[in-house]
Amino acid sequence: MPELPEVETVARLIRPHVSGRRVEAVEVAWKRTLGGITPQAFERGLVGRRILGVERRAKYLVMPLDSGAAIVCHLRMTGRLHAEPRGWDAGKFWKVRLALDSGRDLVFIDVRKFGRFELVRDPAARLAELGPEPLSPEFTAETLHSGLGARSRALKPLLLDQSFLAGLGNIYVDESLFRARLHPLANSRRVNAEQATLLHREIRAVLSEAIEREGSSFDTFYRTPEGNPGSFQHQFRVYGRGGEPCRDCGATIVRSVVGQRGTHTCPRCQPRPRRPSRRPSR
DNA sequence: AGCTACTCCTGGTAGC
DNA sequence: TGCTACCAGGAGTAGC
Repeated sequence: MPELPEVETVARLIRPHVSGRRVEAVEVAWKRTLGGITPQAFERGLVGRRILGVERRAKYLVMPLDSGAAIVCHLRMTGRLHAEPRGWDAGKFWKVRLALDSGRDLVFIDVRKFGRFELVRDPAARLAELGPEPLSPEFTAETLHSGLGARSRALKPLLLDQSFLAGLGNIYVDESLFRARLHPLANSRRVNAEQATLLHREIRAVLSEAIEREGSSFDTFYRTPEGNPGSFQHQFRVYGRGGEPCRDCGATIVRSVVGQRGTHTCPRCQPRPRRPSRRPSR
């Protein structure tokens, strides 16, 4: 599922085809992708407008328009964006298509229909609830430590909370926690400064390495806009490796469920901080 | 405040 | 082969 590195890859690859282009026509195949406005209003706000650029904020793609509004797109689970020559066969799952004045179409494809391709009048307001960008200078070991200490939550759900830190999803949280040797259920308030510094470093390292490898592809879904899979899945240390040996210590990677999410940990590298009280010891 | 459950979706897969 | 049941999960929301 696209997280920050995958969205960054999409932004980089479609930018040359989309930046500066004018929208000539709009087609909508699934209204709910628009997030509430009618296809008529969507079309009125887009046709004739110029797309000024392609940016990424957290897991959102933001395409500001010369009107002051912006396209705000979230790929969610299975969304894909392509900028292809007109007439390109987008298959049967395309949801929104913008004809650009370059002769290319910007096409949003989404099998599971969770994704959004919205026209937003005030993009800053729309994205105001998002927390810091993990790769920005504003995100420091100190701000992470103080943020963790200000809450009392299990680490994994907190790191998935986009208002706390914006851009991580299930895969990169599991990988970051493993590399920082922290358990997903550890209480955020108990993370000390040294652990926070390590977690901060590993979050940034995992994301940077994944961007270098154009994201992670392990099923039929995520592909770059050029149609290629990413390659960071080969670097996974725990995600999707339940039952396999830990590459660091050889212990068997455990798959569990935390906050309704599949969760992967090494029981030796990431020991639980306390015994689970609901499970009586034999 | 923080948790759990539920919703939205459907291709892929396991089991029979 | 063809059927059914279940799974994956980001984000929003409701309820406790």
